[in-house]
Formats: sequence, C-alpha cells, structure tokens
Amino acid sequence: MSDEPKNDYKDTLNLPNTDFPMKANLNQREPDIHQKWVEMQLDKVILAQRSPERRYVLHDGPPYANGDIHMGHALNKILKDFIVRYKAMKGFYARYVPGWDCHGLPIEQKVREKLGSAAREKTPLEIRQLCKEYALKWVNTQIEQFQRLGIGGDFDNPYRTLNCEYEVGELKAFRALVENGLIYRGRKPVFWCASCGTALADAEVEYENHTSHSIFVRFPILNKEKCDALKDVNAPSIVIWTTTPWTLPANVAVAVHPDFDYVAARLKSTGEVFVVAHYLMGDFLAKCNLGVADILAQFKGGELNGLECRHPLLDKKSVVVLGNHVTLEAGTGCVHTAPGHGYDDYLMLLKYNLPMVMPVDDMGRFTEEFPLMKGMSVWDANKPIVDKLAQDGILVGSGKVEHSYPHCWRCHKPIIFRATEQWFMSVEKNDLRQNTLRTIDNVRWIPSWGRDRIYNMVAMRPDWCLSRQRKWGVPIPALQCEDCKNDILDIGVIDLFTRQVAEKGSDAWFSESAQSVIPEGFKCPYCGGTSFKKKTDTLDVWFDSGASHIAVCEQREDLGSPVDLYLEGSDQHRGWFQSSLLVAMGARNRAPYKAVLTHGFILDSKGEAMSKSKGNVIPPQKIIEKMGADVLRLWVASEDYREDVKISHEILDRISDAYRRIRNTFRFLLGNLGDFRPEQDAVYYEKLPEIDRWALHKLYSLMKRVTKAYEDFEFHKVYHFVHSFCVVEMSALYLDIIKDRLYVEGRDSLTRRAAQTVIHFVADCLVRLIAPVLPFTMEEVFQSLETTMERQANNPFKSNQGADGKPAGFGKIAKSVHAELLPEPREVWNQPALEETWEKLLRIREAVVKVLEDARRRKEIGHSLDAKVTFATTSDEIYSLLEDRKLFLADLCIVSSFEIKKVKTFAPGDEPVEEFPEVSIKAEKAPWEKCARCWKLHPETGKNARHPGTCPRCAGVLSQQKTES
RNA sequence: GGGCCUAUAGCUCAGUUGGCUAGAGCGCGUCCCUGAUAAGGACGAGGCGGUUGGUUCGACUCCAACUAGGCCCA
Repeated sequence: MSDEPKNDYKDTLNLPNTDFPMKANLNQREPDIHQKWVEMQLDKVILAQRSPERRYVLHDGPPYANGDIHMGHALNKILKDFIVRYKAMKGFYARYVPGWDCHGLPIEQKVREKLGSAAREKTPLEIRQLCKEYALKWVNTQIEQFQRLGIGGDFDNPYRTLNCEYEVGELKAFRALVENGLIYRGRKPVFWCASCGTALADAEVEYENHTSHSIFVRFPILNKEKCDALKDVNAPSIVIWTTTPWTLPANVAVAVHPDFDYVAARLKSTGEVFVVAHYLMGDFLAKCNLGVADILAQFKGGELNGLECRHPLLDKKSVVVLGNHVTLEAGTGCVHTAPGHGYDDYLMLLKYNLPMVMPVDDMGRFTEEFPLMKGMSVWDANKPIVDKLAQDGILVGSGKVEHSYPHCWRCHKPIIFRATEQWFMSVEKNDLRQNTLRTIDNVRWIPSWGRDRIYNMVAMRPDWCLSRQRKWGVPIPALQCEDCKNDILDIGVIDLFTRQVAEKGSDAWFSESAQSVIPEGFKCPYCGGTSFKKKTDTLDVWFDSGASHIAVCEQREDLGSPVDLYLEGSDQHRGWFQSSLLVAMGARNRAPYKAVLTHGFILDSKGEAMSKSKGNVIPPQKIIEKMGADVLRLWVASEDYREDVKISHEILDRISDAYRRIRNTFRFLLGNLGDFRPEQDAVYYEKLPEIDRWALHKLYSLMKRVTKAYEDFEFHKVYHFVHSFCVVEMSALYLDIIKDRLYVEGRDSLTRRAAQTVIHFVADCLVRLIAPVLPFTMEEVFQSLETTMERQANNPFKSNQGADGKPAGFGKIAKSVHAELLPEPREVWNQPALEETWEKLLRIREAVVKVLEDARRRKEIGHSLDAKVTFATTSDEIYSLLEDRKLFLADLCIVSSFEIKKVKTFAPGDEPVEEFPEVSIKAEKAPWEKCARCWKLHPETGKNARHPGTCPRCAGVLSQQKTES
C-alpha cells in the first residue's frame, strides 16, 4: 500500500505464462480426455499409421466376470497397458484384445443363490440365460472400470468365453485333443454330498466340526519274508489309523514314507508285533492302552515297499506303497489308502496303478462290492464296521475325535470323498509331459525363475480332470449308449455340435435333440448300439480360458499364434499359463506364447496380503476418485512388480508428490515456450551455450536409459529416471539457472532462444517418453504443447537441426501423443567428454552452494543473487577449468559475481573447503546496488538515466524493447 | 509338509563378477526466495544391511539354518 513510486519492471520481463494448470484435477479431467479418445477413435488412428507386418501381440488373460475390479486387476492391466502403448509408440502394430472369463461355478452359484429354492424349478436353459446376463453385466462394468484406468485396446471387440465364436474355437481345441487321443474317461475322487446326490466344487464346501470314530486297525503282513528286517519276526502287522471306518472296504493299499524310520514292536503283554513309525510308537501305544513294547527291528519305510497285507474286511490283499504325503503328525505313519476316497490315495493309484474300488453309490450307500452291508448308508455303517473289526481281532484301538470336516454348503451334512467317472486329458499320452517340459525351455520366462516354477508343476501334475457336473459352461459333447451305458466322445458328434454352436451358441446342447448331433449310421463303438442320450457335463472353466489362443488368437487375423507375450500374476503358473500351454501342446504341439512375464501380488504396508477380514483392502476406484488414474498408474510404474508390491496411503502420498513434481516441471516448460516457434526460433546445436549442450546430453542419456528400461519391462526404472531427471537435472539445476536468461534477456535474443530450444526438446521428448505411463496427463501436456507451438506441417526445423538427419517426429500435426512415435535421441547430443567436465564443474558448484548456505546462516545474504563469490585455488587443473568459463560461473551458481584467483598457498582465514583441499571459497554480500529488474547486484546499477535502477544489461534490453514497440 | 519367491534408511528404488566411510530421490527438520507461488532453491538428520552361523585376508554381495512375509499345492 506504499505510495512510494516503485520502479516496477515486472511487465518488461518474459515471465512464464501458460493455461496448463498446476492443479491436476484428474478426477474430472481424465474422463474428458478419455471421451476425446473415443470420439477420435484413437485406437484405429494409431493402427492406421502402423504396418500389420510389424506386429506385437499381448494376449490378455481373461479376468472372471463377477465383480468390481480390485487392485490386482488394476496392476495387471496397467502393466499390460504400459507395454502395449510403448510398443505402439515404438512403431509396432500393437494389438491388445481384452477378454473375459464368463462361465463357471462362481457365477452359477451366485445366480442360484439369488434364485433360492426357485432354482430347482428352472430348466438348464433358463439357468444358463441368467448366468449369461449376470456375466455380461459384469463384463460391461469392468470395461468401464478398465477404461477409466486409461487402459487402451480393442474394447469394442473384446473376447468373451460365452460368445458363439469363442465356444466354436474352444470346441475346435477340444476336438483336436480328442483326435490326438488325449481325452479319456476315468475315475477320480471328488467331494460328494450323499444327501444331495451331487458332486461339489471346492467352493461349495464348508468346514464344520464333526465327531468321528478314531480307530487303529491292523493289517497282518502276509509275505514278511520279502522284507529282510521282518523275516525273523513273528506274525507282524502294520497298523493304520483312520477317522473314516466306512472307507475301509475301499482299501487297496497301505502307504508309508520311504525315508521315515519304522519299527517292529512286540507288546510285552500279548507278544503281538506291530509295525509303526518309530517316532509315533509311544503315542500309538498310549492311545491304544497297549502298555510297553520291545523294539525288535528298525528300518526305513522304503524297505516295506511291495509287502502284502490281509484286507481287514474283505477276502483280498492290500499292498504297501511308498508316498511322500505320509506325515508324522498323527496316527502311526502308516496310511490306509483308498484311492476312491482320497486325493493322496488317488495319486498313489496313479503312481502304483492300483485298482479303483468304489463300493459306495450316489446316495452314499454300500453297493454289492461290500456285500456285508449292502444298501446301508456309510454313516450308519461306521459302528457295525468297528464292531466287526473288534470281533475279528483286527481292531487295535478305538475312540472318538472331534475335528473340522467338510460339509455341504447347502444341506450342511458332512460330505464324503468319492470317485466318480470323469473326462480327463492325459499328460502322458503322446509324450505330452516330456514334450511340454522341453517346450517350457524354449519360452522366455521373465523373471527367469518362472521357468522352474512351471517346470516343476508340469513335471508333477496329474492328468487334467476336464469335466464338471455343472450347467454354466461349454457342454462336453459326449453321448451315452442306451444299451451298454458307455460314454462316447466322437469327432463326428463334436463337429455336428460345433456347427450348431456357431449358430445358436452352446445352449444348443440343451435345446436340440440328441438325434441332431448323431452322424448318419453312427453306432456305439463298444456294443454297436444305436440309441443314445446326451451327457450333461460341462468343461472346466480353466479349459475355456486355456483354449483362448485357439479361440481368439488363431481366429482373429491380426493376432495369430503364438503371440509375443502373456502377462499375469505369478499364481497363473498353475493356472492360465499352464492350461494354455497344455491345450496348445495337446492340440498344436507348440507353446501359445513366446514369452511369459509375471508380476507379484499386492500387499499392504506391512507386506501382508490384503483381505476383507484384515480391513487393509484399498480399492482402485477409491484411489482414482481421490488422486486420479495417472497417480495410480505412476504407483504401478514405481514398484518393481516382479516381486510382490506394497501399497499404502503413505506410498500413494509419496507417489502423488512425485506426480505433482513431474506435472509442475512440464508446467514450467510450457510456460516458457509460449512465444517459441521452433521453425523460426530454434538455435543451431553448435551455437548453444555449453550448459545447454550439457542439458541435451542429459536428455540424451535419459532417453537411452528410459528406452532400455521399457525394453526390459523395468518400469520402476522409467519412473526413477524420469523423476530424478525432473528434480535434479532440470528443476534444481538447469531450469533454475536459465531462469535469468528466459526472464531477463530480450525476447528474441539468441541466448534466450537457445534456452527455449533446449526446453522445447526436453518437453517434446519427455512428453512422449512418459506417455505410456501417464496417458492422460501427457495427452494434456501434448495438446498444450501443440497449441503453444503452433506446429506446422512440413516443419523446416527438423531438417536443419538434426545432425544425423533423422526426423525426430516433429512436423506432423498429430492428434494424440499416443499416436506419436517415441523420440529418437540425436547422436550429436551425446557428449561424454562434456559430461565428464561437467561432473567436476557441478561438484565445484555444490561446494560453492554450501558456502552460500553458510553466508545465509550468518544472515549476510538471502537470495543467492545477493552474493559475490571469491574462489581461490592452488590447483592448475581446477583453475583452468574455471578460467575457461569465467563469464559463466556467476550464472552457474546463480550469484551476482564470481571471481577466480590462482594462489600458491591459502592465506590464514581462507581455509580450504571440505570437499576440495586445493580450493578455498568465500561468499559475501556483493557491495553493489541491486538491479530492480533482474535482481542481480552490479557496480553500474542505477547509472542509466532512462531506465532508473537498472543494471547495464537490463538498460540495454529495455532500450531494445522500446525500439521494437 | 512340498515347489517357487522376497527381506538395503519412514517410503520407492540403486548397488556391475565379494574389496566404500552402503548410495539416489521422496518424505521429515531447519533456512532462503516470493518473477514456476497451494510452486521453486539450499543445508541437515536418518541404515547393526531380517536373525544366526559358515567360507574368505575381506561378505550387503557366496553357502547353510532360522525368522517374517507372498503365490501355488498338499
């Protein structure tokens, strides 16, 4: 409010000016930008400028269409988007077709849940219709959510596993497997609810407490002479422990661990000899009240291999097998094995080719295979079986035990494990397993341990059970012969059905007659029968997605198979990576991908998994709303995703800071380019001041490093390089130093135009370089830059500036940064010698700045321009380094005066600085007047009458300005 | 219990084949600026390298065990 007249020269300066706002307001701006992309059909615009010959395909693993996306989805899709956008800007015809997994139990379950008891009255077709509506609703929701994240790709033509075309492709894959003889009918134990009469999926099982019998049963060894350790022992029996007496009729073997120590122990009381694990002997004797026993022999479980025992209930034998699943946690270390009633037991069946015995029917009653209790429910049979064992002297001990036991989610009755007929894909036939293992080594796994992970799994995995007793899925087109009841898979049937699917979708299996899929003259291959009915099993959903390379990539002309990259979470080594690989190997005898990239999981700040119960879940929607999708994307970029990634509010706050820093750097660049027309104003490289060339060298180095990081999929390096460039090289150094030139010098002066030339390059290169990571913000910058520069077609700038003669992408009026090409660093910018010199120079600057800080603490100066620096050195090298640049040193350190002196020794009080023993630096308040315009202190300030209060330089600039106007 | 993986400052990351007083940026604290201003600059304080053993003249780097955590199985 002072009325003292002020020499205000502010209006004569070239201060930054831009419409590009400091505050991002991403939550509002991002949807607008996305809308623009939709209007201009950006994806088509990009592809139109690329050649399909040079193609890059990232094939999308389909998320399951049953809910809002979570952070894991966001991580996965954003990473994919980085790659696709990068490849597109690299000049590739980059294709990304998003997909959705639409079939399967969880959706069917949700639909049935909603229907409640009404579900029973619905026909399969009605249920399927509801499932379809449910899935499509979520597909559409997720499309919106992914697009809100800035994910590009063909969202107009995504693939959905429920589409006819997809189902046709999937059946094609299935047909090829059938044709190659890989599909067979077998038995496998599944969860079974005897009261509902149905198989249950894992998700339909709930664990509740249950009281069971706990019994120890002896298996008398019939051929002890086969085992050296036991041949001299009198009448040894192996003892097993079980909590399900009713499974004993299905016993075919006893499993022991090959490496555990076992003993033959003779009871002091009765002289009976029992074989149990050494470690568990005491526990066993106590639980069965058997008193003490003498150890007669001790040996490894492996020595028992192949012994035969008498079956406890039936007139048959039970063999001893070796299994690593045997533990010493409870029981006797000898495990009753009934392959029809347990998964480990079933694996033993596969390993030892044991017989499959299944004396229990759909309603949980014994069949004639266990005549003694035929027709009796297994639950009712427990007691009589225990009694019978006791009666026969086979029971060694018994009691009750309460433990958690699987129950049916619907009727809450305890369930049983029971082998049923299923369709399998063999991993052994045609050497499939070995071929697959070999193929694994021809795929690039990133990180490399992915190879070991999937290799071990494929090496160990059992045959793939493909059938599900469910309605919502692609039906397995199998028929059953009405005469001999055999199930039949026939190529002719599959083909007829596939033709129907192409028209009507897989609903046709339920809507059309069996007759309609039976080829003319078809006969049952087992009995020659001619009447058939349709079976109603559907395919495992993992088969749906596992066939996508055939159903989508092979089907769509511009994709093709194998594709360049699959990119999913590391859990997919067991899931999609493997299902896709097996289908491809079985059907095509090659891998569906050239490379597989995996990311880790999202953890909270403590490194723990996120869960509703822990309350540490951060939904992506919340972050987008609060901070914007670009901030979330920057977070993805900042994390090394090959390991698990952490997210927390602190982390996001840090990222948000980094985002603002990058944004503001651009704002400063844009603000200073308002009057810069590259085609007229750009300065030749050779005429640029040294520091400008240094800045371009740094830009060159940044571009090289960032490009390499993109190539290696190391986005956290992209983030760190870019952020550090903005903070260190630009804000703290170059931009701070050139402010004087930009603001103070004449608008059209060479030195100001030189600085603009550099920051123009920086802005133009940086905006493209970061576009894949921050698509919204960089589009905003790019548009602002375009308007600012009024770029022209046929820009002459490119022809006279690039020493290598290559256009750097200038000169075209592009509508979107994402349709642009990445900037090519110009070779002239690369100046390693300059860099080396400048490292020294900058270290000296650092020392000077520290001395300035001392002066500031002494309250001698405020702004660094208040200072006058006197620099003395005993070193010839340092002296000449500075002497060569003496007119520039004051600007470099942003001080008003910088004097250098060569000295022999330092005077007292002129102690050398810590970093340089041969350098002494003094900073003091410059004894001159401050120029009202440029704020530098200068001896001649105020001597020009026409421009009071200014220094000679400013007076000159002002006179010039007058002439111009 | 098995397969694969992780562990460096409050946070995100660097540390080339074992040889440094373990680095950077952010954040934090203090100061400066008020012509990038809900911005910008400077200085400073922060680390027992998850723990314990071993190999070595020397280990954040190699090996083993343990602990904590992650994914997938059982």
